[in-house]
Amino acid sequence: MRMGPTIADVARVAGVSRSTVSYALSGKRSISGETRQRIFDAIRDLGFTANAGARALATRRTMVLGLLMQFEPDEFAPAMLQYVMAVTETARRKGYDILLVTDHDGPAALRRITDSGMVDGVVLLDVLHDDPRLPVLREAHRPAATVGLPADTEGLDVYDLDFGAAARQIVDHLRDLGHPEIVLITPPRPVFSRGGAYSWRFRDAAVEQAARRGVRLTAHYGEADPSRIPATVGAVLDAHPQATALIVHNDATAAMLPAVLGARGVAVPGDLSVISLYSADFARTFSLPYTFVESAPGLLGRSAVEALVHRLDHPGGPDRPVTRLVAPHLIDRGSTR
Amino acid sequence: MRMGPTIADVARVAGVSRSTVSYALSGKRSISGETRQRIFDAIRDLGFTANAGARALATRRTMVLGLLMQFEPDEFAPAMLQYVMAVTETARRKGYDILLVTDHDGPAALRRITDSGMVDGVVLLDVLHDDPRLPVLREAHRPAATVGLPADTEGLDVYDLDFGAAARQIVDHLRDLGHPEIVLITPPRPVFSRGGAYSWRFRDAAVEQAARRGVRLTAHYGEADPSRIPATVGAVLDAHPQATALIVHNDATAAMLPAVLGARGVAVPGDLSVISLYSADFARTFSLPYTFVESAPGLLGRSAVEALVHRLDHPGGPDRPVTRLVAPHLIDRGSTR
DNA sequence: CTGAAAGCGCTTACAG
DNA sequence: CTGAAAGCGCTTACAG
Repeated sequence: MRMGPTIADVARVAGVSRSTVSYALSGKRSISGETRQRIFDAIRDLGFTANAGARALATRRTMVLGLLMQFEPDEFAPAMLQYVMAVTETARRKGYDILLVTDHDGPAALRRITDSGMVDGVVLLDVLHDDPRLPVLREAHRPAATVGLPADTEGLDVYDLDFGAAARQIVDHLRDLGHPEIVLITPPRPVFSRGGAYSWRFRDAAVEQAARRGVRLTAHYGEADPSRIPATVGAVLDAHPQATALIVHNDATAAMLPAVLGARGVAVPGDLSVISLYSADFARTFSLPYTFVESAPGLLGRSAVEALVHRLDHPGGPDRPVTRLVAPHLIDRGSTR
Repeated sequence: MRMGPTIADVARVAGVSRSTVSYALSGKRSISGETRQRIFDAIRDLGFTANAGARALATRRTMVLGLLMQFEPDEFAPAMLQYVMAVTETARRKGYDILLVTDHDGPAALRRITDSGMVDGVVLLDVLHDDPRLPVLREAHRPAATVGLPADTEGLDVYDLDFGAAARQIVDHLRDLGHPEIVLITPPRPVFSRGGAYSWRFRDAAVEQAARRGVRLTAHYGEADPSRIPATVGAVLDAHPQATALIVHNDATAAMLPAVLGARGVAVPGDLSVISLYSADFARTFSLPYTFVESAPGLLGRSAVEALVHRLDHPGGPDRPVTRLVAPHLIDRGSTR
């Protein structure tokens, strides 16, 4: 708790002024070789590190980004982690630290960390169609990037998977293989009702594309309660004995699917073609053998941070806020036929 | 990015001095009712929030805790999340924010956030027997709490499950049911070799207790690569045809066990008794039906933060650093017989 | 190439 | 009960 050396200590030891030390540190003006040497010797000898708070006060930059997320009981937490990893990793590479905010009251938390100047900008995860954090964000006048597509993208750098295109690609893939009837398991109903737009963007596009291509497709809500997943999947399959293909747009269901289908004695793709939507990392963690569209958490998290940092590093720059929907990429693992 | 109002603005509007506003905010001296009212009216009207950096500079307290963790490829990331949730949630409840640090170079990252005064204290997750972050921590002179038991606990508040007691309880449980031969799947070998002490604390205690109780017990390393888990579990069971009980001390293996055993046609507990070590949350997320010892990430994360905050709030207090090994608690789900 | 000084926005002894 | 002023540790125009 004892304070470390300050820039004044360095200045004294090096026999220069504080400003010279500061400039040596920032490189914002040239320092004679010999002076430079004395300064850095002193820094090393004293073990000096600039105080972040004092620097932030003087520069109005904290070099910290806020990462706002919530662990919703109906979201599959393990999948969230990949966004967190991508965001923190990219931020560090760009010289920023991450303030992790998981408060249940997202708007209040956002106001707190922006108004108090704790962060230079924020990344919002899991943005809802009509996200209550966005009005707060607009008042905060801080750069922000989101993962997830809100209704109003004004002033935000927005990154998300193109869920509509993903659904169409998946339906086309199954149609081209000749499947006449398909069952879709969507995210749990609460995800729809609270405004998780990815849920209906995928489902609605799948339904439309199926109609267009002359395929029968029925959508069913996935279970929020993991223990009910086996029964629900079973019920869905029982209800559609003619269905030869299953689309899973729900991480929790996907993670359990090998066990569930195994228990039912359903062979993939012999008895049933299966295709899903998740990340390669997710597939690896749970050894999921299914053909899937990459949900790209790494790319999305990284892009969001890079856009945010670019904006922070070029304040008042000419760049308009951007909304980028990442094109889906289907990885064929042979689970469809 | 436009700065918000400062304490000087509030003082002007309320017609008082800056110090009076500050004292009204902190409550550190009494303010007359009328003055108080004018101050809080001004605060509300202006939408004032104190600047965190300036406050930190003046008070030498940032109200931020560092959370140091790493996502090791051989750790099952979903299980880490529960510690993160417990830590952030508890910190917020105590008025602290969390700086999430996942740098691969843990010691350097720790030095950076402590020397620069970004955090008041740190929580270390997944502490190794001979953790390279600890020497840095000792030089940093900042309070710290860990989850995980290092060899040298000097100066640290340490929280961990009593893995030895857990192993003994599990072996006793199986022995009391009459199982003569038991197989144990441990964490992957790299966890042992890099010093994840929980791995051998559990294994060694299990081996000893089995010997003491006259049970045959063989330990096998779990797989770091999820895709190899089914084969490895299969090989282990094949190698011990007489074994009637399986202890799983590896999250990745536990998560896949229903699918793996299902595929082999092994009924639990009919053909095989299964008992594991994980959290109730983990069991819920993956619908694991096995009897288990609670690994208590919520309790451990919460306790670590509470100890740390207590120390920060009582600097120079009389409390000696504490090492607390949480007693295991077995939840019988009927998967042993 | 370098220094003295003001300023960032708070808190807190010191005085009254 | 309240205020003027010093100080926290930096950065950066301003001057030389």
